[in-house]
Amino acid sequence: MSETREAILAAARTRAQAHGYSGLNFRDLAAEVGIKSASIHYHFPTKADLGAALARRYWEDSAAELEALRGEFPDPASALRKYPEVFRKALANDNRMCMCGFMAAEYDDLPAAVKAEVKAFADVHVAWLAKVLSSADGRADADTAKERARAIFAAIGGAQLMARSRADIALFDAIVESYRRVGLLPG
Amino acid sequence: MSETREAILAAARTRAQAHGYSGLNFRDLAAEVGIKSASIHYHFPTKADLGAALARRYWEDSAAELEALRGEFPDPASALRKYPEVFRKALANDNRMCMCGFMAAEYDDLPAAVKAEVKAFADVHVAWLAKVLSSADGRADADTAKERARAIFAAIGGAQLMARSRADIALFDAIVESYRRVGLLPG
DNA sequence: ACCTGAACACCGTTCAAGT
DNA sequence: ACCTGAACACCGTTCAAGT
Repeated sequence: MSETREAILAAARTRAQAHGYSGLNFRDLAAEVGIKSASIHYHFPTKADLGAALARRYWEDSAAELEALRGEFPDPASALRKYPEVFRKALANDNRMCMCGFMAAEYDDLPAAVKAEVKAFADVHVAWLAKVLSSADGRADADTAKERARAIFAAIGGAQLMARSRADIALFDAIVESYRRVGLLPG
Repeated sequence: MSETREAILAAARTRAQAHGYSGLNFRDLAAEVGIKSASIHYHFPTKADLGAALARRYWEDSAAELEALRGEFPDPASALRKYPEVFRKALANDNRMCMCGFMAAEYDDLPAAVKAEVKAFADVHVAWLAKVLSSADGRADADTAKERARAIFAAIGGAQLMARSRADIALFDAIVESYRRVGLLPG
């Protein structure tokens, strides 16, 4: 609710998408928000608290975005076709990446509360993909859809990671096209 | 050549596979090697020098490993079938990941010299995959093989990242199986 | 309720000094 | 040739103090 708290979360999000959890630092963050480093601790007692709130907000927003996508494209095949766009946006925004993808790499150094939210992000995406896949193919059972959903989620995340490492969004597009050609994603 | 230098590189490798480039710190590294933090600078003037040497050694070793795999499995389909094992090993080693995959996420904070070596790592893998894919399928032209190679590299990297975020090597195996089922990887 | 300055132990880095 | 202690500006964190 607090405006400052929201400003901190917003600034931290773009920073974490570029520098990860370990790359977040209170002094730069505070400077961007217009307060002092020590003041952040009033809103988030520790960096772990900030990280957990940040990751939770991230998957909540992502869940809402996916639901909106589903609403905009009721046809399952169309929704699936648009799915990679969600990851593409981060790259288009100054070669940023999915915050939770970054945090997946940082797993060893993540506080337990942050780990849990990162897991929730993946769960949200896999659940959404599985649901859409199921409605696209009535024959597929739930386990098959979930397995396929995890493969898609992992593959798109990998494409984003590779494209980021070359700051080449066209590479992301090319890899997604390859996924479509091979049948991992609907054409 | 220097024994200390080699010990630094070896210790830095396992650390970077778990904590990334930003997670490397001279004091812990020095303690593991048995010298003082300041002494590392004799062998690597800056952290950027260490990072570049580390990433270069990493792709050189990886290239040798892939060539050995090719030698052990002259049949292209068998070599491709064994490829995911290279990434699986890192997860089996205390849930570590590909150092260059981690560094791909850290792209924004990487010195230019390190970025170049991370790119070289991807190039080595894509070139190897493209070569093996071409010999597996004589009809495929070079561009098609390279495109497919990039898709495989990205997808396997993504599977590793997702499995790491849950410390679940069985998830990696399951995703790889999905890739096989869909035809991204040979069965 | 919200913010701050000052202090703490930690980082990479430098450098003069050791052997 | 190789290593070290001490110092520097930087981190997250704490806390007493402000409004």
